[in-house]
Amino acid sequence: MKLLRQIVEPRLETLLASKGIEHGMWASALQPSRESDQGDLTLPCFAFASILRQAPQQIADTIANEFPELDCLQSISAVNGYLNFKANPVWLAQQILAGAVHVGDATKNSESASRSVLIEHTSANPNGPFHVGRARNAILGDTLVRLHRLHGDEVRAEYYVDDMGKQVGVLAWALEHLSEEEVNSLLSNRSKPSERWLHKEDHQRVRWYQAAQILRSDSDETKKAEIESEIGRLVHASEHGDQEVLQSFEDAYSPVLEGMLETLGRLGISFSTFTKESKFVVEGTVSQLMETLDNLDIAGTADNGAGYLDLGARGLKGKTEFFFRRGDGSSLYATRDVAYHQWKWGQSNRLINVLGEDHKLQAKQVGMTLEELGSKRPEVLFYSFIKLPEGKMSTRKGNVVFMDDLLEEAHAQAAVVVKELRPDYGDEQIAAIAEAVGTAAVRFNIIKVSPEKGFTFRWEEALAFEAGSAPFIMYSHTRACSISRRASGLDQTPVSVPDIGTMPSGLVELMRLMCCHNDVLEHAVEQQKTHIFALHMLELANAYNGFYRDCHVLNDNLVDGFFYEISELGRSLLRTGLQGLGISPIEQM
RNA sequence: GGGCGUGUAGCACAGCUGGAUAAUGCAUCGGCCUCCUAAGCCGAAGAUCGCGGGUUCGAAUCCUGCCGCGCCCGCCA
Repeated sequence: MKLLRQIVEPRLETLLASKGIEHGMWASALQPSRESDQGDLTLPCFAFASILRQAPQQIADTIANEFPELDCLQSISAVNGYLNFKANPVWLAQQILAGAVHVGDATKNSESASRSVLIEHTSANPNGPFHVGRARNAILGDTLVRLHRLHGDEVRAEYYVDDMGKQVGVLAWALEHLSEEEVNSLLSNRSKPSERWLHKEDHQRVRWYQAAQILRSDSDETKKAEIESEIGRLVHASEHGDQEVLQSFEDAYSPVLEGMLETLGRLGISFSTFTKESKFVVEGTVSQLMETLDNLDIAGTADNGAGYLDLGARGLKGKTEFFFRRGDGSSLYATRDVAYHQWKWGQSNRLINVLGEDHKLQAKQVGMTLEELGSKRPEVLFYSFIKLPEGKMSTRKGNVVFMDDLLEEAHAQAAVVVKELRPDYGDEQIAAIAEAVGTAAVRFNIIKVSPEKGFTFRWEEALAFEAGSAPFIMYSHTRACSISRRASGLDQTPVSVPDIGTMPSGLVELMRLMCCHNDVLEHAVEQQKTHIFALHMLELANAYNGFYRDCHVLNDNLVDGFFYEISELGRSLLRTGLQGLGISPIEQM
């Protein structure tokens, strides 16, 4: 709790300095209490024992006794060698009424000024519909974007379009060479595409891609060689900036990308800018880069003329050669990525990438190369892949859960629940609530776990609507909205902070969490840990429910002024927090 | 084989810049709708923190050796 810390820390510094203990040795030890009934801030005194030659408990006792009395503190206690500072609920209430908890712009609560951030996420190959495996990137990335914005940062959300690789090459080749009949016959033993998505090009064109992949692996050798050489010619041409080929690629993938973006839009995910990979080839920055790399002292050349950097000389373990140029002189994906990052550093002074764990080595190589060139490394948020209970997902093999299907299913299941719980709602209202709840449940299911953890997608978990899920938070918000609606126009008692003895636990707990709200947001944004904020939102909702239980805002058509203020702040924090998680803060459900 | 990550109640998951009785949800068992929406609230039970060593006043957290799982180790993207 920063609010409290700002007051307590300087006093503590003076007091401890008089005993010969410097600020530096305990500043990081002063932290939020683990048990909330013990206090709000805790200082372990064990480390002082050897300096003062006293038992930790004795030291804690002494400090507790000598610490000045402050309005902000309800109590200072010394337990088992820990010094616990407990905030005075009356003071918390006064802080809240005075507007100390800023909603929607935590930077007002922090010394760090507003910064500009460029967050690149998703950047999926536009070769087929979005599936759940890819979704972790998009949901994680978009949540990061939203939380940074909530924090007050200026954020640019960027999608790097892979418009010249083999994947797009295969798609373009297939669209040109395969008829619908051929595709259907090649895919005849696979499950038919859903009728529902006939209008979406991503679902249509992926079949050409899959059919081509079958031909590439199952044809006879002559046919295989013929296909490979044709695709190779296209890819090669694209890598040399051939405008005609690049245009044919774009014609092939654009409708797919559009379909993918439509799906993402349903999840509330959108981008500020799209940057095409080919840009750096066409503009010549990649070839300039390769020349520069050639002149580095760790550069080497293979027998066939291929260029590489010996990153082992800079401490990279395992495979030490990082190839940036093929024998034929063309660039590689990673080379273009280096050029892309150099360009990105010209766009923003903080770069964050969201990448799958399979990109770890590549990201390291790119990062080291950037440093070799005098640039900085971007910050990277890695995540583990989402698996199905049956195994890994793959667009090529076709064993995927499409995001479109998941969202339909989420909507349908949510609709069943709404209908059951609110039989008086009309169809339109049910549909609107089901859409918000369904998409929220899907997002939250992914956001609430830490990204490096392996994740197995299970329907029953994604669509759980109980405590610990997005609808739990949404529900608390609707309670606050309901109170807000009912209170408007009614008479109100004067807003005054109640006596400390009359404050129920539900009220105190909520006020405490409110006063930590922006601390948590700042922490989440600085550490790129979206799940910390997601879990905090669950706690906030839980605390609001406790307040709702203990404190009645409305009593016989008279509004309690103070409770109303608390409820309204709760409503704002819940609303903006939900938006920060990409969840639609509906007012009724 | 090498590199990176991960292993916490039946299941899922938080805590990991060392600190108090390891937090939370699901499932299980019990209680609460004449009272602002019960998608809620209150309570009970459930954990050799993968296994073995080490460092420390103190280890789920740091070091080390095993074991399981995941990802990577292309002049692919």
